[in-house]
Amino acid sequence: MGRHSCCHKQKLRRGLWSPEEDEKLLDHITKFGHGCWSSVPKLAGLQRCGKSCRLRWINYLRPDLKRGMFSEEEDRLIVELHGLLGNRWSQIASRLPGRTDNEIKNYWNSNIKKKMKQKGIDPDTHKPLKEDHKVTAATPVDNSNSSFATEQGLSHHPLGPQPLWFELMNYNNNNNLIASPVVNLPRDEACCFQALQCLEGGGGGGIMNPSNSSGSSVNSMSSGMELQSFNSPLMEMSGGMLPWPDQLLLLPNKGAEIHIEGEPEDLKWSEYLNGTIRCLTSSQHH
DNA sequence: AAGCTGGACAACCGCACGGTG
DNA sequence: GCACCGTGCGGTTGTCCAGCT
Repeated sequence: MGRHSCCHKQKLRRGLWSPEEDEKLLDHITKFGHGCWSSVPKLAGLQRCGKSCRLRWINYLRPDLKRGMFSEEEDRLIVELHGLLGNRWSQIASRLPGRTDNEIKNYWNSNIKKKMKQKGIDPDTHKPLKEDHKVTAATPVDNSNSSFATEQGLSHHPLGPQPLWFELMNYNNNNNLIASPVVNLPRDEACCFQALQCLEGGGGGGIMNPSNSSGSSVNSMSSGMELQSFNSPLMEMSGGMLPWPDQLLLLPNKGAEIHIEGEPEDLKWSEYLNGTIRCLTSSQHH
C-alpha cells in the first residue's frame, strides 16, 4: 500500500505544528466537534491531512490530557498492564485516564524498558534476562520501590519456579507477597468473593461498584493492598451495576505487605479459574 | 564557542479493519 | 464479493534540547 490518500495531495504541511495551527484546530473542534477527520483540515482552514489533525488532537490538544511526569502508581500500572497486554498501547492507555497511547509508548521505550533491564528483567517477556543477572537468595532485597517481578521473588519461593501468576509476583525477604499481576476472576459472584477473601488473607470485603466513567473501580483494603478492577462485559451490559469484574489487579499500597493464607481444599481454584489463579496456602507460604 | 551525543517527545508511515455502496 | 474510504494502531523516524567534551 502506498501513502495514505490524504497525504498524497501537495501543499500539505508536515512536521511540527505551529501555535497558530493548534489554535485553528482547537477552535474548530471546540465549536463543531471533529466529525469526519478527513474534512477537518478544510473546515478548520489548515494545510494538513486529516490524519495529522486527528493525531494532534488526540496526543496534544485534547482538554482532558494529563501532562507532566508519570507517577509511581502510573509507572507500576503500565508495567503490570504491559505484562498482561503486551504492546497494546491503546488498551494500556485506556486504563490510564489522561494519558495517550503515544505518550505511554514513548515512556515505555525511553524509560521503563531501561529500568527493567537494569533490574535484570526482559521488558518483552517480563521474565529474568540471563543467568548472570540472578541475585542469590542470600542477597539483601530492597523491594521498597519495586514494581517488577524479580528473580529474588522466584528464588525465594519454596516451591521453586511457579507458573502463571506466581512468576509475576513480587516477594520480599520473608516471602510476603507485595504485588500481583492481573488476575482473571470467575463470572460468578460467590466464587469472586471467595477469591477476594483469599487474596485478602481471609478477611471480608469485596469489589466496589464502578466509581467512575472509565469502568474501573478502586477499593482500598485493610490488608494494605489496593484492588483495581477492570471493565467487564457483564458490567457494561448491566450499566455498571454488577459488583464483579473480569480481571483484578492487586497493587500494594506504599510500604504495605500482604500475607495470603487459606486452604486450597475449601476453594478449589483450579475448578473455578481454569488454573489462571492459584491460592497460596499457609504451608506453601512458609 | 562549536560540535557531538543521547534522551524525550512529537509526528509520520504502513498496515489492518470495519463500514458502505 | 469487491473496491474504496475513513479510522485507529503500533513501529519507526524526526526534531529539539540539555549536557558533555
